Amino acid sequence: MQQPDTLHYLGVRDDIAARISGGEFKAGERLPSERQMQVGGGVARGTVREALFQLEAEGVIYRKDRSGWYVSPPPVVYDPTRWEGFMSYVEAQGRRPETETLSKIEIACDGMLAEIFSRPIGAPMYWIRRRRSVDGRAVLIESIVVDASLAPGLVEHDLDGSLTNVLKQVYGIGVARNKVDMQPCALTRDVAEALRVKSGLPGLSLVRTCYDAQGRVVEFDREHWRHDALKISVDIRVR
Amino acid sequence: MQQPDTLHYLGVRDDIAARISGGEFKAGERLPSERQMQVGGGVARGTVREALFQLEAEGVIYRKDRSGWYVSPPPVVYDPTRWEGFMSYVEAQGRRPETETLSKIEIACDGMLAEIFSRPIGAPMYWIRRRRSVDGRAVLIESIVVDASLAPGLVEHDLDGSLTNVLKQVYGIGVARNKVDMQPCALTRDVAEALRVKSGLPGLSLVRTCYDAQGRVVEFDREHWRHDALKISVDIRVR
DNA sequence: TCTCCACATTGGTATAGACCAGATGAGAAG
DNA sequence: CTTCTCATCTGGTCTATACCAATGTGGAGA
Repeated sequence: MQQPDTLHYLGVRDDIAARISGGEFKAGERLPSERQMQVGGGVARGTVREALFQLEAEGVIYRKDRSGWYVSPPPVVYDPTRWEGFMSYVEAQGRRPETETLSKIEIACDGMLAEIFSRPIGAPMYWIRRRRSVDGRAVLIESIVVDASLAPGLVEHDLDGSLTNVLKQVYGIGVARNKVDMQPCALTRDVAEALRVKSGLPGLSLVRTCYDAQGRVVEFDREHWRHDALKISVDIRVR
Repeated sequence: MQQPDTLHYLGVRDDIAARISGGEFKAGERLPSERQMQVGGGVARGTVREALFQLEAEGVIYRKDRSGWYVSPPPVVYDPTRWEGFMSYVEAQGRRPETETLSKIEIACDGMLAEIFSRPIGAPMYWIRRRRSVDGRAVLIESIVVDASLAPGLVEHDLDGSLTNVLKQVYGIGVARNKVDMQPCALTRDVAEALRVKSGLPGLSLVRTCYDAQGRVVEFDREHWRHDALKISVDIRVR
C-alpha cells in the first residue's frame, strides 16, 4: 500500500485537502468523523489524526473539542500600524465581529504592572478580560489593564464594544503611541479553555502597550489569537 | 498513577520543562532520547512524544530529524517598520547571523510576478533563494525576486551578505516603502527540507514587497521562519 | 410544546509493539 | 592521520486496541 515517497498520513492529508478545495466541504462545515475517514482509506485512526493535525497546522481545518473537525474560514487581516479597533476592521472586511466581557474587576498594581505603567505598587487598576469572535467563532482572548486613576469608573460602562471609543469619548483619553509585540506561542490552559480549544494548540501572542500624548501608559493589552484566524499586514513608508 | 486532573503527557511536559528551566539542560543542548525518558517516567513512548510536541509548540524545544530534541535558543526580535536587514539586526542582538545562497538564477516573469512588478509577462527577473541562520541554526528560507532590468548582473555579485546593501551601493536603488504581510503557516516540503525540519511544522510566513521612491517594486521577498525563532515588535507613533 | 435525561457518537488520551530511514560514532582499512 | 564502512541509536511512521469525557441527539415525561 505505502509507496516509499508517499507517507500514508500525507496521502490522507492530500485526500482531505483536495475534497476541501474541490468544494465538497465548505468553510465552517464539519468533516466526517475520524473513524469514518479511517475505514474509507484503510488506515489506522492514528494515521488519520496525523493528517488532520497537519491540516490544522496549515490553518485549513480546526476542531471543536469532541464535536468534530471543521473547515477554517479565511483569516482576519490586522495592521498593527492602524488605530482602528477590532470591531471596526473586522466589519470592514465583511465579517461579523463580536465581543464578550468575561470579567472586569479592580486589582492592585503588582510589580510588573508598576514598571509598565510607572505607577506605585498597590495603585488601583482595572483588569478586563474579553473574548472576541468573528462570524460566531471565538478567535482571541484579551486581557486588558487600564490605570484606574485615568479612567475612574471605567468598569461601570458597557465594554462589549470598542474600549478605545469609551476611553476617548467618556474620558477624553487619546492614544498617541502604540507598541505591539507579536510572537508565535502555544495557547495555555486558561486561554485554551476560554477559546474552547485544546491546550497547547499553536497561537499568536500579541502584546500591545498604548501611550497617550504625555507618554503615560493608558492601556496594556495581551491578546492570544488562534493561529489560523489572523493575518498581519504592515505598510511602511520611509520616515 | 494518573490523577483525574493531571494528564500523563502534561505531567511529562512539566517534568521536562522544569528540568530545562532548572538549568539541567541549557539552550542548544540535547535532551535524553524518547526511549530513555519513557523508562524514567513509566509511560508509553507515544505519551512522551505528546509531551515533546507540546513543548515544541511552545517554542521551548526543537528537533533535528533523527538526531534528537534540543533546547531552543531565545528568539530574534524583528521590527518590520525598521529598514535594517537581517545581518544587521541579528548582530545588534548579540547573535551570529549567517546567510547562504542556495540558488540564484534568471527567470521569466510569470503572471503573478507581472502583476506585482507591473512588468510584462516574460520580462527577465532574478530569483534568489537563501537560507539564513542564527548561531548556526537555520531559522528561515527566503525566496527573493528582483527586476533584472533595474539591477542588471545582480546575480554575479556575492549575495551571502546584505542584499539591500548591494542594491543600494552597486545600483543606487533605495527603498522608500515596505509592505510586510505575516501569517502563521505550516512549513511545506521544500522549505522544511532546506531548514532540515519535519514538513508540516508550524512556521511564520512573511511576505515583503519593497518599493522605491518612484513606486516601482524593487524586491519581492517571501520568507519562511521557524515559529520559535522569531518575535515581532512594532513601535508606532501617531502620524 | 418544552424540558430533561439517557445514550450513541466523537474526539482525547494512553498502551504496546513493529519496522523504517537518517544520523552518529566507533572501529577497520588505507 | 585520514577515510570508509557498518552496527547502533534516534526519531518517524504505522497498526491495533482500549477506555474516558464531552457533545449532540432523540425520546420520555411534564
